[in-house]
Amino acid sequence: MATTLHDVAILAGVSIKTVSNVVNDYEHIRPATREKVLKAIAQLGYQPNLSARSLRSGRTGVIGLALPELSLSYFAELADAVIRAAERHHLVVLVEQTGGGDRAREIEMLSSPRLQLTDGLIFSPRGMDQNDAALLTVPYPLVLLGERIFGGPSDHVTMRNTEAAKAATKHLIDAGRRRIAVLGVHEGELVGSSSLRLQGYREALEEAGIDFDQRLMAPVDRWYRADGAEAMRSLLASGVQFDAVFGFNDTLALGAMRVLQEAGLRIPQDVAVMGFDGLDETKYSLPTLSTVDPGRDEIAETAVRVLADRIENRDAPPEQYLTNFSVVARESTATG
Amino acid sequence: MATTLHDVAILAGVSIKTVSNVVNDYEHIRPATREKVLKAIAQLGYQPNLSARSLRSGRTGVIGLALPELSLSYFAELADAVIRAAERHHLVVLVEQTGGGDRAREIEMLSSPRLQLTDGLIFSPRGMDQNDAALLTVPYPLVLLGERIFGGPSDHVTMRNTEAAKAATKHLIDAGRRRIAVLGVHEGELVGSSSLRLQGYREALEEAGIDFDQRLMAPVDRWYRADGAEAMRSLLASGVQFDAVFGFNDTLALGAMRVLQEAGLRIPQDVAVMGFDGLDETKYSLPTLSTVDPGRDEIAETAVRVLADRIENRDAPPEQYLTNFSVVARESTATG
DNA sequence: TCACGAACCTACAACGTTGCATGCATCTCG
DNA sequence: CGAGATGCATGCAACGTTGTAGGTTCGTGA
Repeated sequence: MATTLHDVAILAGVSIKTVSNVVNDYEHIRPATREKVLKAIAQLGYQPNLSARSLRSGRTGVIGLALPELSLSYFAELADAVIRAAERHHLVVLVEQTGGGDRAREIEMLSSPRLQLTDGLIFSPRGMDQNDAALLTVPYPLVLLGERIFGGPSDHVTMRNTEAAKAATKHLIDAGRRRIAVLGVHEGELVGSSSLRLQGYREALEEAGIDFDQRLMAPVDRWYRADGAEAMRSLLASGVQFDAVFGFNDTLALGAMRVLQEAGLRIPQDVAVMGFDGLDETKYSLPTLSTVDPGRDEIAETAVRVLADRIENRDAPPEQYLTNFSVVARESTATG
Repeated sequence: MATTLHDVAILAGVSIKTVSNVVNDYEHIRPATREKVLKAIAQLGYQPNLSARSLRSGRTGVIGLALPELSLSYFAELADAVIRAAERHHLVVLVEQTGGGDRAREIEMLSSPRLQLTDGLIFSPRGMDQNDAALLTVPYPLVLLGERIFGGPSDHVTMRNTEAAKAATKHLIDAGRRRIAVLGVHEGELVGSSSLRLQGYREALEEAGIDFDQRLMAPVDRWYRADGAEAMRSLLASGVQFDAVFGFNDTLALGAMRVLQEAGLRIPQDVAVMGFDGLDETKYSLPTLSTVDPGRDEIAETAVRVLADRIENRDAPPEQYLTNFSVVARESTATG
């Protein structure tokens, strides 16, 4: 049914291989021949069969993107950026969802036969952790995203969590705040976004000569909006005084804002609020939310570029890439 | 490098075809043989080469999903649902973004060679319109989503726009509102979400014996949050009286809510607000936003099922599928 | 004029899989 | 007990492409 090189070859009166050469921009082809072939291609509406090409060449031109769930804005925006970046590298993206932190499913996904269609994978884990680093030894190019696993066997693209959290905290301190509550602390965690960001927070306090107060820490397992709301409620109930809140992600901060407003507190006059992630949504909340932009486009572009390089050259040693962040000041931390 | 049927066959001491039969669950295989083969497969970690399989069988097990942009929550949530549904049908999803309503890009996408990797496409246009219906005649299975094109040559899954908008309007009327402003009107549009929803609005008014007032219509081209905000500003500036706002999507409604609150109006006491789309986010706004849930999971499941059927049987005539909606009442339209 | 290399084109053999036809052994039933 | 059916396994060919090697033509310099 679909036309093949063979059909084009017959129509153009050349060999199959010559048509293939034209399609692949081989240089030594007489202009007359090329034109003849191109005309036949146009006439028949020929499109190369990518399955056959893959079988022959071992490349599919497809990369996988495995992330928890697209319904979380952070991952949706990440996927958007990755797909755009992939397009610039002439790659298409097959998106897999691993669910909200299901470790077993993530591990299963890493050896899924579905990946056969793929030249490599960009993987953003949410359930696996540092102890699972060895499981990232897979027989295909892999680029790891996020802060759950460091020092694994694959390339890794991540943001400067500690520095960024430090800058965010400093932004609050510069706005005159001294009692800064923190949402999203994972108690006992040694590696991961939470502990890295907490470290940044502490460094900023220390530099400013502010004492760390354990009572300002709001532990939460998950980082959804409901968790931010709940953490804020218990913080308010505890009676501890604070003049600012630093949410370890935007979603936590937005959930907290809602509770603060319901409680009649004014943002930023009574409590300044700072998020983390640079979600699009933070531009539209009331008040608009100050946040840290982790450089999502840069993360996506880097991840795709590194993966594409890795597909070309599997032997190079794995590297870690850090992206640039920026503090975005908005209404929720405005002064005066 | 990767193991093939051939390797497994040698290890198991059977023919290649027998291994293939085991892999494909062919029924007439002696248990002993099957076991021998399975053991060899496990030992070698054999995974079928999907490119070769596709080449031979003409199926890739991949479906395409083309939508404007994942960074819009509506599409992110749709993609999430489609990927989940596809998984149930043993299909994986290749996501393509066509950008925010770029007609030329959408048309180009429909004949992109990238689709060669795909058994069919689920397509949600945003730039193409009714006049482009003929362009949907493509040589592969296609399922159309949305309300921009009706009566095209392909299967079509869409929601009951008019009925849903009518129900939403009735919900506001039942809450005692009579001056219901509308955000998102596309002037002069004959087919599309906007005109269908407007029609539902008018039907509800008529049934309730309320006169239609052109001054309550806020025309906007795009349906982003900023447009909702802008529309609301001009509505307020116009001085026209209203006690409710119906946003033709949630994003418009959320943008409008922000402006209303900045203007010191209370929701729902002064103005009730109703959205449309059932975005996750509407659960978390302040106040929570009443909306119409278009049955996203049902849309996704139907689209995937119809596409899968269409892949099996290309000759059946195209059909239109309508999903069930529900009105979700929340704080923004609460009474009393 | 001839030798030689470059430019251009082609034939052939894979890549790994599955559909089809076929072969052999075993079973079923009149 | 023979004929046909059934269960199980196999070999071959083909899906459409590209890498390799080789063939032909042409231009150039000796």
